[in-house]
Amino acid sequence: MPSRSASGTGNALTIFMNKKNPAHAPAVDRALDVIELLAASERELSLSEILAMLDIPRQSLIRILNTLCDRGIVDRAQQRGYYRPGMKLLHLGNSIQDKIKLRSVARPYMQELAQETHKTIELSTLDRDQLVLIEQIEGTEGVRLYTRIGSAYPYLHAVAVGKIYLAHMDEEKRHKVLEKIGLPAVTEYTIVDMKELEEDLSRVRENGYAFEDQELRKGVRRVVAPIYDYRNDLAGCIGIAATVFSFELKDRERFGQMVKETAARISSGMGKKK
Amino acid sequence: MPSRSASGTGNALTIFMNKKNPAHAPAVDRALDVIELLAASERELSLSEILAMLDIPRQSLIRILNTLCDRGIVDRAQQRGYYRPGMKLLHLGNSIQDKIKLRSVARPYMQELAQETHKTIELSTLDRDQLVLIEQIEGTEGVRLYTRIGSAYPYLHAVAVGKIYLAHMDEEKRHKVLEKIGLPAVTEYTIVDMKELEEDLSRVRENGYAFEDQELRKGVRRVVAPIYDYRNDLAGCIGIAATVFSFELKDRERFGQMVKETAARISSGMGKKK
DNA sequence: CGATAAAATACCATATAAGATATTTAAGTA
DNA sequence: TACTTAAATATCTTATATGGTATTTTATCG
Repeated sequence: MPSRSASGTGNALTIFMNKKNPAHAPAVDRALDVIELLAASERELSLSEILAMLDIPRQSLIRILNTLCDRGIVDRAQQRGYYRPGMKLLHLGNSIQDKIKLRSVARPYMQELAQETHKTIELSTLDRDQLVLIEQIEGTEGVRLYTRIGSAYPYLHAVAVGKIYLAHMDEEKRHKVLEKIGLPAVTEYTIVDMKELEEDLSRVRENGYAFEDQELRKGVRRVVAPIYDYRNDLAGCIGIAATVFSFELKDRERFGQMVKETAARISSGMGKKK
Repeated sequence: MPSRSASGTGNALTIFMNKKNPAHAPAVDRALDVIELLAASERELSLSEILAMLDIPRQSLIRILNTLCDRGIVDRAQQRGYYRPGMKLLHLGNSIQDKIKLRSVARPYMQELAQETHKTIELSTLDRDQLVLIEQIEGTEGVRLYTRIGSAYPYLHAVAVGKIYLAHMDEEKRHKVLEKIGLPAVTEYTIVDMKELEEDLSRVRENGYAFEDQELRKGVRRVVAPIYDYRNDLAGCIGIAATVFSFELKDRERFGQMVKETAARISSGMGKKK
């Protein structure tokens, strides 16, 4: 995944909804800025660093940090004046009911698939027009192919998971979504032609799985299959990802069948009726 | 775990630090109240329900909800006027660096232990005087012994993990901590006598693992061993938990050795030098 | 150990966000 | 289609949280 969204937290539309929404609570917006900043940062940040990056008046920032620290959202680090994300976030993050259900149902199957293939196994879903990685089991290759759990990604056309979702939308919705983001070339392999994409989507529907060949990141391939819930709604996707060295083109169909098979079993686990 | 803390989010001290801290940002406190309320609730909540539970003026609440929704922290549900935790929380929850490191290092070993024992395997740590469950692999018994990942628990004396931490503290700190919370009887088996507890802690130091016999919940036993990081600091604990039916007293030593063994390997993975 | 720099606390005037009131929109029901 | 209920938006005044400025605390370094 390209570094520009690697920080992950970024909603693609954040750029547009610039500040100062009259129907907002400004202090809360600021607090969220602080939290996201700390979450995105690899290391702990000092008061003055935060101050420099966010243009919040010193006194207000201190008040916000006090609040967040007392609530466990943010932690004061060893060194006085340094801050980092707090454990409470872990707890809150684990309260997203339905996604968590998918995760717990899927995990054992993912584990199995990982042991069979020795590849990276990914569980993803769509949330507010963004693809989100819910769970991941890293393969033996040691390459981290995706960003961290929870990161969102807006370019549906460049990812196998996105193709699954696009293939499931009715035409109207699909066009609306694609118009909003366009078909930017993430790599030189990304599909940037609408007709070509539609053809690919037909193939997805035919095969029952989606294939992604270095379209998101050079050197990385993926196959992904849809998971359905008890009402036969698309609940998420499970996929196999690997570098071109261990995932050759001839493996495509074989891996495709494997994810399909696994996805079907997870769907059963989610209560899908046959 | 008794239901009073099952909602989990509750810092044991929340009761005391009642509202209106002058050094706080009130709007942020309110927003956090909303988030925690939604996170603790099983189902989606309507505006008026939140209103009733939190005594925030209607207009202010709407502003806060608007902010949280636009930021992805909260989601508007299908039904207009209903709210639930948003996916952004998942992402933020996965940004707690060091804990996440422990988790990713430990996971494969936990998996192994789970396959060997068919019991529930738990990874926990101490954070701000509270025990926190970081990761869990549910055993075949299907009984959920602990609350969800991220929940915090203050009664160190009633849990094997807590005993590990108590055993590692110097006397002064230990007394301070225990005084603060006391030795309340969580079940009829909970150790409520100081001398008895100290004896148990000595045993923990001797054995290298802690044992918990229905002290937190009737019918449940645990063995837990400490994990150390590269500076030989206590980084967390791994444990086996099961009901008395599948975890008999005669299994204690055998399971104890197993967690010790696994904990040692995780410690190596965390960079502990021998 | 004294000097320096940064964080945390304290105080207070004022800009501003909060909250009461009223209006519009939406959903559910008869 | 009209009726009912609740949510969302809009408007405006005042209380209040904000953000200056100054002070105290804490840590670091020569």
